[in-house]
Amino acid sequence: MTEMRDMPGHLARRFQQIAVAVFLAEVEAAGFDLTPVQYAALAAIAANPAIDQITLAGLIAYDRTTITGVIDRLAQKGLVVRRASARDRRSRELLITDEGKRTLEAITPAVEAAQRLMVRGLSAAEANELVRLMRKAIAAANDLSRAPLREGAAEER
Amino acid sequence: MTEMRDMPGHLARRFQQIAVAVFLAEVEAAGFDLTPVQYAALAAIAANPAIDQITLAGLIAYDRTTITGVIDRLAQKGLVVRRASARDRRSRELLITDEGKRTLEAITPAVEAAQRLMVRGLSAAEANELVRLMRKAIAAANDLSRAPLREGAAEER
DNA sequence: CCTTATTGATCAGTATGCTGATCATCAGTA
DNA sequence: TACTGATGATCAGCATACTGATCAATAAGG
Repeated sequence: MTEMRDMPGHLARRFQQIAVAVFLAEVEAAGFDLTPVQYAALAAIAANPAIDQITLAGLIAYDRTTITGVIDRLAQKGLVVRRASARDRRSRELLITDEGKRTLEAITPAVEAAQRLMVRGLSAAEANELVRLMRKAIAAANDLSRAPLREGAAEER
Repeated sequence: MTEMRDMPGHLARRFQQIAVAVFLAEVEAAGFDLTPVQYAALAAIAANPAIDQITLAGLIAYDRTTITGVIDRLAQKGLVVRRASARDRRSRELLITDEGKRTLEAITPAVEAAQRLMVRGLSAAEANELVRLMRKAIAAANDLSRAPLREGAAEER
């Protein structure tokens, strides 16, 4: 493993680099301007109306300081709105707008195409195995990053 | 694959996030202050003395505009030096310093430990398979990113 | 030889990600 | 109730990555 080409860390960076490039290309070809990070946040807000930012960050494993800017840009594009919480005045509730819903629906085919394209060198069985192995490795190392995944109780497997 | 947890792109981001965190933690514990990107560049310069920045970028798949800042920081730490090329006055030759060599040697155990730690949830066979699948997927999609890998002729396999 | 295209390096601008700090607010306890 | 600690959000600062532009220098062509 002395060779760079065999180091998991190097390959992780490279695969992520390609994944982002493929995502952006497919989404732009479909006529949208949304990053992978913005898409994940938008989808999570759609699935969890009135979620607060910290809980959202846990759901998609973002750092809490990163989420602020992501939501800023989604709000500026008119896809989500921030609303003050009645229960806790520190907290902001996040809601998807009608335009956000339309965008999310319209963009989904491009997102799925990107997922296939980034593993186009693999057979379907190999792609499934790659997903399984990444999930397993990630699960065992979840707490090693500052932004671990925090699944909702209903989402356990 | 509608679920985020099964999307290769999401897993790629998450795995990379963990890989970086593990790398930084191991390297810091060993008493050094070097990012994964800086380490890869330093190792590539050590293996290819007097390499220019564009060729270096191709060897480790960095964007040409990213390499400038990375070399800036390596130079500021005294690990590499930039030297004007005699052949082509546009080009800068990169050389590792003695301190760079010492750092590279001393840091290697921590880097290798990090590689093992980021796949600690996998058996050795599974880790090898993950590396194989990532390499295969990356090879097939290499040209889809702005910073493709450009291997030297002697490094083909 | 001179024009044109290409190339190596850098820069401005934008978007993640992180460290560590701050501020307001809330919760638990003496 | 007053104090203490924890929490939600944001900010400043730094390091990747990328888009697109610029500039100097080289290469290729007629």
